[in-house]
Amino acid sequence: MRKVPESTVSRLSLYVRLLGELQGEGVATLSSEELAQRCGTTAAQVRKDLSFFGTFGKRGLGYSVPELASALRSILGLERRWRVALVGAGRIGMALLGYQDFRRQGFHIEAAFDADPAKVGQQLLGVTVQSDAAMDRALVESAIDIVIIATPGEAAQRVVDRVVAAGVKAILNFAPVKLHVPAGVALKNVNMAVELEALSFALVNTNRRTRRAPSKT
Amino acid sequence: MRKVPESTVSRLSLYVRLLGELQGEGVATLSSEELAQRCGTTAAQVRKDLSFFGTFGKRGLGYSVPELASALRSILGLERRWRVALVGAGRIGMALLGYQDFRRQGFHIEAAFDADPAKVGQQLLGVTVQSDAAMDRALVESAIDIVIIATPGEAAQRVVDRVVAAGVKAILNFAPVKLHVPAGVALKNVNMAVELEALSFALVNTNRRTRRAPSKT
DNA sequence: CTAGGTTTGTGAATCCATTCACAAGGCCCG
DNA sequence: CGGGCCTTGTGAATGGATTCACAAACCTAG
Repeated sequence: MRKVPESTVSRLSLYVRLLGELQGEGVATLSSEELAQRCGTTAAQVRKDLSFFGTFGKRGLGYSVPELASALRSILGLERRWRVALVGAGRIGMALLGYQDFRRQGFHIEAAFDADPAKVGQQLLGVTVQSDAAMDRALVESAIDIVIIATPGEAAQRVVDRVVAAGVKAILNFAPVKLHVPAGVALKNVNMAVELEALSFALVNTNRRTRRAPSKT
Repeated sequence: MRKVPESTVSRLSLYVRLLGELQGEGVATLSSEELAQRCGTTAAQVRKDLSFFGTFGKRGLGYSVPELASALRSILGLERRWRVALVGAGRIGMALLGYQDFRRQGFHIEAAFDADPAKVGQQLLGVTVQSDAAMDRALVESAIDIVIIATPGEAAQRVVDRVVAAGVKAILNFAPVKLHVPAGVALKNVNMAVELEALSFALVNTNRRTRRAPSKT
């Protein structure tokens, strides 16, 4: 298998989600063109993305919705149940803990940790926040696959080092810092501040171009 | 000014954040190499990024931390105060509303809306959740610059259309769907599900390569 | 069973971002 | 004041991802 671009993987997620909806609606078949339009890309891109993994369509006809959905779920590893742990039970952490959609996709948050003793013992949807000190052992014992970092920025790298030492191979980082992990550990970032600042940049730029009137007096 | 890649803008955000910290620590100067290492990129990349906007360093010496910080803040439009509204006051919405870091960066959430009457009237940090029906007028009257969409996926596109109609030019989307906006409106997505699924993909792939023992027994 | 109309799968071409490599510029020390 | 050392800024080269374009495959209808 050739090396798969990250952007392709992201798009596969979108495809899967759409296909799931269509499957619910009983749609039997769709073309790369339709799939592309509904996911905000091009037909050629869709076909190229899929071509990394095999051939799924019928020429002249398109793709079978249930078949493609199932194939993509398998490629992305979504048939499996993933054991997830959350580190940092602040506002974001607790919001994630309550976010039922993850569970529906097979990502089960099974443990949560926080360094603040006041947070320890809090409970949400069956998960009790444990002390930071308990983390290293618990990660191993619960065979955690994925750790979500939702700590303050200062604490994040230290947590990551411990998480990696515990053998975890995938980390999702919400802290607004760039983290370093050894090769073989997958790291993804969700950085809301970066996105907001990109919007800010876009606003000051398009204003310059479109010369909009100042918003008030 | 040449066209600036989006990836450059994202990195500028990281640079600004780091420079702010260094400025707090009283660091006077740093090289592209140092900046690069601390932000997980390369020196050449840093210099290329900056070169889109002008020349900020002194050869042989590096960059003045306060000067570069200030220049980048200006480029990103972070000196300005942005008026932000939140649509959808569920778990994620409320978490964002409570997230003080945004305000510190100049992004002030000044209004919140939700279609659920039970949510209307809830209050957090001085912002009261208003009814969905009040949104269209309030966006205009409060001169909102940026709208954060934190609704369920099904509702998101309809909300976006109304937001665009109200003249808002920048949208940050947390709903797990691909949204369509007309040209001239900036749209950024934060899609946690996509990132999690990318991790899932990485796990099933590296497992195949590294042939790790099954996690139990 | 053949012709016409579709749509896929994929090399080739294009476009865009990153990396390289080096001349130009600036500081420091003697 | 001049030589050595360091770091920037930037064209050129590289490397990846996207788009193009078309042959191959499949369906339907007659």
